[in-house]
Amino acid sequence: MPAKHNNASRMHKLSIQEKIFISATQLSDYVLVEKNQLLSVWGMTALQYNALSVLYSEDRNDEGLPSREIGKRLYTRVPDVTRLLDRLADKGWVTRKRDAKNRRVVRTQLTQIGLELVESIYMPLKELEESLFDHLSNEKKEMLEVLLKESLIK
Amino acid sequence: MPAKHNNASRMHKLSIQEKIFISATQLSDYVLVEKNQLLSVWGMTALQYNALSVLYSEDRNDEGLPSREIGKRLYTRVPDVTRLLDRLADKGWVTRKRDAKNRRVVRTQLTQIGLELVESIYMPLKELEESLFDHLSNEKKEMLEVLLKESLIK
DNA sequence: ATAATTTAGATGTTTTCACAATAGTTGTTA
DNA sequence: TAACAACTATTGTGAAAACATCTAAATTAT
Repeated sequence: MPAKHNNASRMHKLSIQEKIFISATQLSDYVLVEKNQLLSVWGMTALQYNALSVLYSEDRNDEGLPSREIGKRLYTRVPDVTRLLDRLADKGWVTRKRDAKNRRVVRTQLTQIGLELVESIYMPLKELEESLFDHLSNEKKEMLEVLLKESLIK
Repeated sequence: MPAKHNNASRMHKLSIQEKIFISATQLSDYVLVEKNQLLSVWGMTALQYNALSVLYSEDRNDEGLPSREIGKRLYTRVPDVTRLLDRLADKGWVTRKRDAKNRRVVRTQLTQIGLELVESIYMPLKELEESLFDHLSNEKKEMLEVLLKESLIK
């Protein structure tokens, strides 16, 4: 009796690692889409807000941060920080100047408008994120955070 | 005595939700960059592989999948599935034809080459992912998976 | 049956990403 | 100190993403 054709063999069983990657990606993408939608009100993307908030919280002395420092602190790998900052400068949210001591370095700092923007966006964004996770208990959120952090340590 | 200037006030404390989002994004981006690097050997991106593997495992009867079905199953929101599939067709990995019953629908299916490609990439990719998570115990991986899944249920 | 609505894709356009090559500056070493 | 290497950022370019608009087909309502 000839075997009936089926392609059950074409179902690749997902490994636990693959499942983690998929879920993390879906979660990240889901939150990202929501964030982008909210931020579009200010004509801004989530990546741009990320860069602005790096300046906000890391540029303690308002002396500006080198592009490379900004790039290192963004959540994702961004291969072209220069033009990311170009766009922020075009919008009037940051200014740039050469570092006098090391003329290879360009330091970027928030303008007053950029700073006010970050401050006014902070709360709505926080509320959005809370709403996206409000079905998880605090305990589970803490646990999830710890495990994610651990998965990132290499 | 005048208060010494500092901008401690400019440190936005991260909420637990924000931390989860950041870590999930970093994890996803990290794995994605590695996957893209591996897949570039076959001239392919992670998103393209994602689409091919959707066809591989979901198109059970080789009758092709509608673009919209493919879009729904991708890990991330892709606003332009048409041109994603265009690129796969250009490479000879998929073919497309109109559905006879519902002529709005276009069904995409793997070519033989596309199918073989998915099969030959499966193992190296699995090994890559295992290596990226091998510092986590199985118990923790399982826990992480469960929590991520739960965070996605809305 | 016809008009309006919904659904599935395709297309046009602008913006952004990703990668490689380049320029300018500083550091190292022979 | 001259040559070379390393570092920081910019620029050029083609590919892809994002968003809006449009076409065609099917469904629903009048």
